[in-house]
Amino acid sequence: MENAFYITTPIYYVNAKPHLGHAYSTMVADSLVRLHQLMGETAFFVTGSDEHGDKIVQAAAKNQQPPQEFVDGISQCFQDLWPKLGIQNYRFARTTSPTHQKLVQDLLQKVYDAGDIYFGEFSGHYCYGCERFYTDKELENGLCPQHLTKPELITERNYFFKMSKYLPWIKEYITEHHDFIRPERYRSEALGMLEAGALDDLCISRPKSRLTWGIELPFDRNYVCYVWFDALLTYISALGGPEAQDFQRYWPGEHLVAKDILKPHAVFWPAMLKSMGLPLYKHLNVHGYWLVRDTKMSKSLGNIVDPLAMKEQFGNDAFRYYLFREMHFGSDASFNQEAMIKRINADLANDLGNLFSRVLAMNAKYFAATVPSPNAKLPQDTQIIDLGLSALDNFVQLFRHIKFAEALEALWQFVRALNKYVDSEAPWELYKQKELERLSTVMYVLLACMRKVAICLWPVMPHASCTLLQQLGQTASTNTPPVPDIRAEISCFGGLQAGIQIAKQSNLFPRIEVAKKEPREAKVAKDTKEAKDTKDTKDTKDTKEATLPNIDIETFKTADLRVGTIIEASKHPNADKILVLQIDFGPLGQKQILSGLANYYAPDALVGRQVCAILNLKPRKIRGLMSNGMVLTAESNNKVCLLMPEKPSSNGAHIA
RNA sequence: CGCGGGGUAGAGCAGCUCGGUAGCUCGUCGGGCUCAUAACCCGGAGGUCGUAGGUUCAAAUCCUGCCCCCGCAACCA
Repeated sequence: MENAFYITTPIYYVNAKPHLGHAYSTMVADSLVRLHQLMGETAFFVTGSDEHGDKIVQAAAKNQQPPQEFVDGISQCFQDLWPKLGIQNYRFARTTSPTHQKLVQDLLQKVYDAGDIYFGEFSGHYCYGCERFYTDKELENGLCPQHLTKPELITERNYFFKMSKYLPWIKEYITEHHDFIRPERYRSEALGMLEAGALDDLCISRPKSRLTWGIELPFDRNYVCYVWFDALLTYISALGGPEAQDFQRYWPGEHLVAKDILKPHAVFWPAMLKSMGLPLYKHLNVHGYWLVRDTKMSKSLGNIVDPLAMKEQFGNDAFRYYLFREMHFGSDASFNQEAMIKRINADLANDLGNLFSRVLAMNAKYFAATVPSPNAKLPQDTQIIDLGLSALDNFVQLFRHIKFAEALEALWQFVRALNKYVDSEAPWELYKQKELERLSTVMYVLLACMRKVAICLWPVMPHASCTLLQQLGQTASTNTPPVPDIRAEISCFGGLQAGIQIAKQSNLFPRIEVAKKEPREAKVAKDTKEAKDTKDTKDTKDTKEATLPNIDIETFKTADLRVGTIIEASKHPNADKILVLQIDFGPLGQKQILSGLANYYAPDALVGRQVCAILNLKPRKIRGLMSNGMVLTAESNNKVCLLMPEKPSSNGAHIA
């Protein structure tokens, strides 16, 4: 069937709970599916969970659960999340499902029979603590970076996929097909990987002595499948396998990934497909990261953005809109609430929401909330209509070519033009002058244009789209496209039936008022629970700093805070951001403290300075060197500065 | 060291493929309107396009060198 659209998100690795990045990928897949439905195609996407491997076993052990129970739990978190984010039209695939496991074995056997898998030897530095191999580059002074022990050089026999055989072909394919990997930057990066010649055959197995949590190789029961032939094949097993009807219908499809898994999708997967004799996917669509405070989101930094919290605070549609509008697909983008509020107010409240509000209110007053019949059009009417039709066309073209921010910008040019049209035609003036014939035309043009805008919004903001369409007297639902084919809407004006009853008012996107300064009492009334709630998602604004619960003086006194003088400062040999400080604490002697100051201070500039430090922190090793305390700093505007006594003090002086 | 991305108005970004008027949103200043959600509409101010060269009639755009930032990458104790 020709009009079928299929896309996949990554099969998320379930060693942790879902965050903004997962949500973004999945929302993008959802919206692309919706767009294609809007173009009259049958469309759906696959998402799921990748549940095998070392890390899962480790995470499960840490949680004191058997692997299956552990992955059931996390996988459920993902499955539960999507409906809450307005996501639908998908199939959820699990790598632990029996059908998937069966298919993996069938296809592995096929590749094995074709002679593309061989049994080979592999030797490397193995750390028993980590239960993994390290490359020379990863080792620090020949030691495991985690355990600081010397890894053992062991030799292991494993199964390898003859990927190198396909590399020249892949390179040629990518070179010749310019939008196979898109945007362009990732195509160059993929070509760079292939250029480097660093790629070899792919190790696809693990001996059961080392890992049992995986799919058994069909040709050797002593081994399980490792990662690639397991996870990537989900894209096919979710369709029921190469023989299935869905596969005939939907494959080849599209893939959607974040930049971290470019290599497996750009190189490994095409090689595997080629070897299995299956057609290549159509496009690999690669997006960037959402950064928080200009750095990557990570658990250790505690800056994970929880999508559900955003939904609850701002509404799912507004949240989605912000994500689509803010990120230029492919580049990294910064997530911050202040920008989100600005964006929501400017675009959704002031431009779109207010347009609906003012037009519906006028129409209620002038025509008792029924759609008037248009009369002869003036040049300015034709102009706005033409502008609208080309905006719609641009929107659809840009959106399907994954330029979401640009697509929305194109649509908003139309929204702003409609506001301008209201001003220049001044319906209130026509009403006063009793020019009802002209007034009818103006109001009809506005309402009909607004309907088209609302239709376009369906892929991005399904609920808002429905509500707006219902206000315009249309039937609409979040899971069925509002029109059979949007291209019919682009080709001609109209589509709104005169005489029907529509809403008297609209207030879909109220402005978010940002309290400049909270009244003191209200702030005090906020208990620590709320501080905790907002902690994960708050931005860097000082005004929204979370407060910590009170502690008593005795607790404070348990910290051994002292003044000391820096005797020596040098860069950490193995860490760019860290300085190694030797600090004199007088009667307490000299101590080595490591601090992440390298970006802010030159080592030489620090020698002789007095600093404040806490000494009774548990000593910790950082990249191989011991740190016996922590230097106190103040952080503002992403800059760090040292705290020092206002007057020179004796080394070892107490701080209280 | 390497590979990749980036440096354009106070902030955030587009434009670069294919050289020819420096563009968008927010902010800011002034004006208009009164239908609307203190919103909307119009106008102004504000930019050596990181830097030094080169090619060209013409460079943000192409070429070369350099500086700075970020990611790949288990480092802000």
